[in-house]
Amino acid sequence: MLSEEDKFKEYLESKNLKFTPERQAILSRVFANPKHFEADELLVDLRLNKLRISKATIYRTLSLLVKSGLLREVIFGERHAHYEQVYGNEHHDHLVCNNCGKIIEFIEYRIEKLQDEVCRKNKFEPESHRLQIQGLCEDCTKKDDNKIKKK
Amino acid sequence: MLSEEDKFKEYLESKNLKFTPERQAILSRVFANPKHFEADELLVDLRLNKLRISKATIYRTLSLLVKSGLLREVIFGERHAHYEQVYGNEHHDHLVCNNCGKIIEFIEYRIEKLQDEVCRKNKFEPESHRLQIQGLCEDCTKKDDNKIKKK
DNA sequence: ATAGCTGCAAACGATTTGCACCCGG
DNA sequence: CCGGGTGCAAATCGTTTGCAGCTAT
Repeated sequence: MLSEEDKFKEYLESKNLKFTPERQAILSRVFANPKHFEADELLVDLRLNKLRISKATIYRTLSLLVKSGLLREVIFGERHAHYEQVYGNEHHDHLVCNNCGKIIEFIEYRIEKLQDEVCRKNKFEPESHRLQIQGLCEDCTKKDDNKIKKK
Repeated sequence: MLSEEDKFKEYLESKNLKFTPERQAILSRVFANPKHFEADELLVDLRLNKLRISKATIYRTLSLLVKSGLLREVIFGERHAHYEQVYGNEHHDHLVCNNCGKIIEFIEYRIEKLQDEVCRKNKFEPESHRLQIQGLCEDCTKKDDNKIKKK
């Protein structure tokens, strides 16, 4: 399998776009540790690593990373996007704790299979899907009588 | 089963809130025809029915309708919310066409059951979930060679 | 009477864009 | 060399809020 960088270069070339130092820096920080993140967190992470890149460029590059298939947007229901790596990772879905915000990933092939079946029945050609279950994680179920704190 | 209006009144009373003409008007238009809509469309629909209600009030009321369990937010991945009725409707999920925007609803109990199983395995207490599959609907698959038009 | 409402306009917050200058291929 | 890239600041756009004057209960 190609490295993330090669995969990205491949995409950029195919679109006649350039592999700039800014894009290189963003790519490397995004793949430095595998975790969900949002645009602002990436900005902070870059700053911590002495990389001053403008917000505009961050947004423009994230969009390219999504188009190239290296990232995907996840966890909506807030008014800003979250991202996670896709390249080289198995597809998974999310349990999102409404109290502490914890995110548990899970893989369930039988659900995927049923989704395919639904698509077939509706003659629908799937490209991607997104399943998330909101609720309370184990820890938060225990302190259930606490008020739900809004982040 | 209570009417939507009674259900809403019940909720408002329980929270010491008032059933105003504006809230009544919004409620009735929202339940006038069962379809997905967004805040702006509701505003237009109200205007067409000679009901001048400010955007602020619309947003405030939609939020109450969601809290009262009469509506839910669906179809994210855009930067604005869509709503649909829940009260009296069976839970369902969505196929969203990336080309024409058409939305097909489906109900698949086996998926719901597997979700419960996933939650049990993770000791997670589910409150709600959201599943959507993006892709191309039957019609758009046929004219597949057309460029994807961005709305 | 008095919480709670409403409309208006200003504030917000994430994201996008216009622009003048810069640089990778 | 030149088409695409970058930072900056201003612009968008859906949504939220402060405020002053209303109104349901």
